[in-house]
Amino acid sequence: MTEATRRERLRAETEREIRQAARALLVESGRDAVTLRAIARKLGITAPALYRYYDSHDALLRQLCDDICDDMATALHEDLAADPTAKVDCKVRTVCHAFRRWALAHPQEFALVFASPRDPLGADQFGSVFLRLAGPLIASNQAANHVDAEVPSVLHEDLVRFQQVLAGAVSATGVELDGHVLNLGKIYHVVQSWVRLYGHVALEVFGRFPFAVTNPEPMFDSMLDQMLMDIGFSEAPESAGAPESAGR
Amino acid sequence: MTEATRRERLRAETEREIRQAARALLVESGRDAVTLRAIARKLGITAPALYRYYDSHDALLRQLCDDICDDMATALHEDLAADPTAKVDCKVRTVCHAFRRWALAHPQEFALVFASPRDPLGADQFGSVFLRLAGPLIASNQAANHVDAEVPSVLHEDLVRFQQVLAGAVSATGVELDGHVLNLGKIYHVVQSWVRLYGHVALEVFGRFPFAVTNPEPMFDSMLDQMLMDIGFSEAPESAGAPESAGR
DNA sequence: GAACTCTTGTAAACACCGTTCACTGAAACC
DNA sequence: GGTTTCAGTGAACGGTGTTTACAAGAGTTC
Repeated sequence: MTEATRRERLRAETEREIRQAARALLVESGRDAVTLRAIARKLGITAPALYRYYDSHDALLRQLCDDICDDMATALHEDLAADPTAKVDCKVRTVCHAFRRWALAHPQEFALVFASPRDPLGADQFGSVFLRLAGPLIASNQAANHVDAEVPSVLHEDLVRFQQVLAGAVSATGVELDGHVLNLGKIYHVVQSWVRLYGHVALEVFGRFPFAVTNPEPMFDSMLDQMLMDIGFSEAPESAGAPESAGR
Repeated sequence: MTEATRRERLRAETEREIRQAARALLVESGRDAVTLRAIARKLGITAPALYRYYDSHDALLRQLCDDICDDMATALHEDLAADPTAKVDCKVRTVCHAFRRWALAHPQEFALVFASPRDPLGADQFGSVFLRLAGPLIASNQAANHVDAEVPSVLHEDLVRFQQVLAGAVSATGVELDGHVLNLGKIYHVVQSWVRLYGHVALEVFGRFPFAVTNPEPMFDSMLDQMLMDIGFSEAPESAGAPESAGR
């Protein structure tokens, strides 16, 4: 079984240490501190040795991005697995909260993976991670009644492609859905939800709300309530910042 | 009148050239290319000379951020001034489109100003620039009927502060509004709109939609329509990607 | 066991970076 | 005319990514 030779084991161990050191530097001191020489220093080796493991500084950062996304995926899955019997709308709420919590707890990672314009770093990793989880949940909501006609026809082609991705993610979980439930209108709302969710989380992580928000959580909850209503889940159940009686 | 001495004029001119060179480097080759030595090279001087103008590389980047925001503000104002007689909902639409267009045309600038976690760079410059323009427009919509009760009470305090900022921006334009129109419910929807607008634009600029979008414009238009409806503007007038009749 | 290759590391060097410091020379001031 | 002010220089320091030539151990082959 363990056909890894001694050399292979050592190499794997060193690579693990490299990733670990890079991650620690990122978390402690930000992106600019993730230096080949700093990593090498942590391992007690010299910088050029790292070229035996990665082609360039850039390649190492790319690997770091992948690791980060894997970690986030794990975190989201764990939060979701905590209550497997929950109703689907609760699950959506859970995974949205989990995304926000993870981002706030890992601002440097979030910034690294997300915010570099169009370069190969990150591509769309967060979107993929999150939507492969939340997308099927949202889309599987039998109650919602969005129809394809709401969607601008120009978008049909793109959405159909995304529909296939989501369908794959759904069937990977073992659940079976007929194509009727996973219609284009719903897919479209999944994307719209991602826009709002990402907008809020990015603004919060980067501290870029247009005014000082002393406690952004109720704002997030409120946005989430609205979002869930918009995508066809019934009236929001649990609500943190309870609004005082309706009326208009 | 021209009490600027010869030396002062030369200094001002050099500083202008520094900013110009920095901006050119950013646009051509990205944030990492904006180095003191590269700037100095463009001006035909040596790097230490730049310390006569800026305390550090960081201070220079901060100045660059300010310049960028000023430019964006100018661009938005110009787009809005093109049709001063337009109805308020058209103006909102115009300024939202202008924000997207500017961001897409200046991805490096957008990334620099926006995407650095919490550091003093940028603070919330884009939000300020945009919302000082669009906020009053949205908030001045007499037709909308949001009430404070919709807003989670925890947010009242923060929103009141933002309300004052917007009120200041409104009165700066000469228009008079009674407090009734600029109520908290509307302020809240202004913020929610900013979340969606920013979410879409950032995802598009950074190329981070969860699937390949061949033409994001109709998606933006569609989001904008929905957003304007949500904040109480009547049915969207102009609509790019006409949906084919209702039915399912 | 000797000879060989393959792999992992080193040391030195290159070009670049931000920053500091002692300095020059010209403009501005009295 | 003498003095001060100040933009700009050149050299230096410690940092960076990357390349190159080289050493030394691990694994393999005969």
